[in-house]
Amino acid sequence: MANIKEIARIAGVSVTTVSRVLNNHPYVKEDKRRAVLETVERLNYSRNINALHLLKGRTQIIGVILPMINHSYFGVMMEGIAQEALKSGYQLMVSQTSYQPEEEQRMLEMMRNKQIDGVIICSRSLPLEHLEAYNPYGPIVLCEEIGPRPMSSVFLNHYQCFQEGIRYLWNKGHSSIGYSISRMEGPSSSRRYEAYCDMHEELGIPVNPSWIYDHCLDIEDGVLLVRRMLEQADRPSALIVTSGQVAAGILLEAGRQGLRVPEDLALISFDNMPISEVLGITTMDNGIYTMGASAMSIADELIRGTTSSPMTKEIPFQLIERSTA
Amino acid sequence: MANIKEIARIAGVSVTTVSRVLNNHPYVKEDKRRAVLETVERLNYSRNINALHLLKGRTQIIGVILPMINHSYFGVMMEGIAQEALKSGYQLMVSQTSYQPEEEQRMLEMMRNKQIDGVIICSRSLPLEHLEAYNPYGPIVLCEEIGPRPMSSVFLNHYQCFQEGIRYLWNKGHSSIGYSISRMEGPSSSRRYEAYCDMHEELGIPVNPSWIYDHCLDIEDGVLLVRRMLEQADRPSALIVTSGQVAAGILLEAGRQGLRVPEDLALISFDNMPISEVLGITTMDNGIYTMGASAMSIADELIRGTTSSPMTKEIPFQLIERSTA
DNA sequence: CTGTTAGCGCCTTCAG
DNA sequence: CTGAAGGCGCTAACAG
Repeated sequence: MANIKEIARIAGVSVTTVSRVLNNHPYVKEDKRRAVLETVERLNYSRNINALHLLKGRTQIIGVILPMINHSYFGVMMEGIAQEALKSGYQLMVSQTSYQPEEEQRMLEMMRNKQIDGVIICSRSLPLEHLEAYNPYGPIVLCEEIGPRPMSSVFLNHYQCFQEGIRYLWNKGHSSIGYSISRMEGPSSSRRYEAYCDMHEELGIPVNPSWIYDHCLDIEDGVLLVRRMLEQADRPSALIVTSGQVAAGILLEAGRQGLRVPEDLALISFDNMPISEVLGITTMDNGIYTMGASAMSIADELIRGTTSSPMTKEIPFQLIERSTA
Repeated sequence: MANIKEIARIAGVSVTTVSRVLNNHPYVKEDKRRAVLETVERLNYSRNINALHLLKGRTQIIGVILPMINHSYFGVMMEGIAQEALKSGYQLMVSQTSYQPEEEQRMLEMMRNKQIDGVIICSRSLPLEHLEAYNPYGPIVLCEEIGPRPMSSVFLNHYQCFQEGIRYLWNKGHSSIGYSISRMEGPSSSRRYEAYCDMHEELGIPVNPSWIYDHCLDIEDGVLLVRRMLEQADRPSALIVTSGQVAAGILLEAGRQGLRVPEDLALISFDNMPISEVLGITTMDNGIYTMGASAMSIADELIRGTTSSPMTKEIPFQLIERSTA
């Protein structure tokens, strides 16, 4: 309610002095400082942050674009982002896009409007060229490999990661290998598909497209995957799946249908959730928490101007052997 | 970059005219309008929203306080909030608090600072009295029953809901009934505990505190619950659990341990997630999506001043019979 | 050490 | 139909 002018009037000083006290500047006589503080207290004054935003041209808010928040993959990534944001003093503005381009655009526009200082894109559907147009307005950090583009990115080498998964299964004696993904169109999915094909060529085994299961995100999708699979005449003996949740769903339904894991069906999951550890699921830890944290810290550096050119960071992955493969 | 003054200068009109065009006011000659629009286009102008925020004293942003985002219960609630926010033109600022009071407070302070117009509290650890102090700064909508307090709330009758669950199990022949919760201290947990005790008294069966399983949120917790339970000499024959995820975890581990559901262990879950449907889990649909949506719409009404006094809304629940109880 | 003053970018009376 | 001017609340030179 009250503003700085009123505080000044009542405390019998100038607005500058009030501002100085509020911002802990030195050179304010102790009695004036106390008078100000007391008035602030008495009037229950609180400063209007919007005035600051306008004045500074910055808001200390980062926008986060992700398709869905209610999914462990992005949930964990968010956790990493949030953790780092807290450390470096940013607020987060999250937009759950469901992959709707208009929603992604809306957040980008917020950056143009100076409502947010930068954007982290966990997953997108807008084309890269389109994003680039927003480059002048603030840093854009993508969580994917984007090649030689003038934007920052934090990424996992999906190709290598997937290759290693397949090789591991092959070494365990599997030659009928399938996998699940969350959506066919995503950039990481195509990278995986390449790895899948290349590895099969290298190992001299045929690729079977009907062993690629789309739309797998959560437990229920794992359950449904098993049901789908059991209807197939020709079935894979091993699967690489999208997440610990999906793996759990598979395990659950496999149990009900009398499929033994890993004897009848081997499983590698692609993240390292608590559930994977509890259930002993062999996992490719793809460091998504780190990915989120790195994205945020890059955004911070870019905003603070420590670095001006786009930054790139590859996140390491690691296979954790447990008992499902 | 460019501001309204520059547009005015270049287009050869006054700032007022520019503002009028930008806000679709009538009474602007067509040629001036066009000149402005063209300049806006050419300079790639975009207005600074912070100036508006300052001027209007409102931001069209709602703060959402929730302990964790990466959990289906709050995920679904968020979905409801987000859906409604989109409809009424609000942005959302989410704070993942992990139940840390300082984080909750931080968001409340943002309201005081005029950074957000209102707050929706999905779950909290700050005491109600404390929240009330922020009443003058904007509407606070809680997602719980708060009794006669000057704040708005959307809630489920946990007592009745739980009672009905127990009665259902009792009618199915169970007299050893346990349940899981997410955290012992929460207000809804105490309501459930009351219902649990009262029902047991009514039915003349003894209460067994060791059948109350704390910290159950996700699949892995369901798995661990079964392991914990199997170590107990005296075991419940039926469980009411926190979520579809927990139920799935129980089902999974029960299968591995040779426990049949519902013969050896009956199950009711407390929400209605996709997983519950896919797995045929008997569920108490507690309408959390609706809860989120209602909370947002109440916040909107309060902000727009349609209503000034706090509002209260009870969300209905409904038992969905499937095959686990 | 302290106060005056000029904006940050925009909208909105109030006079033409 | 259009423009000048004031002000939203705050900070940061710039003078004392």
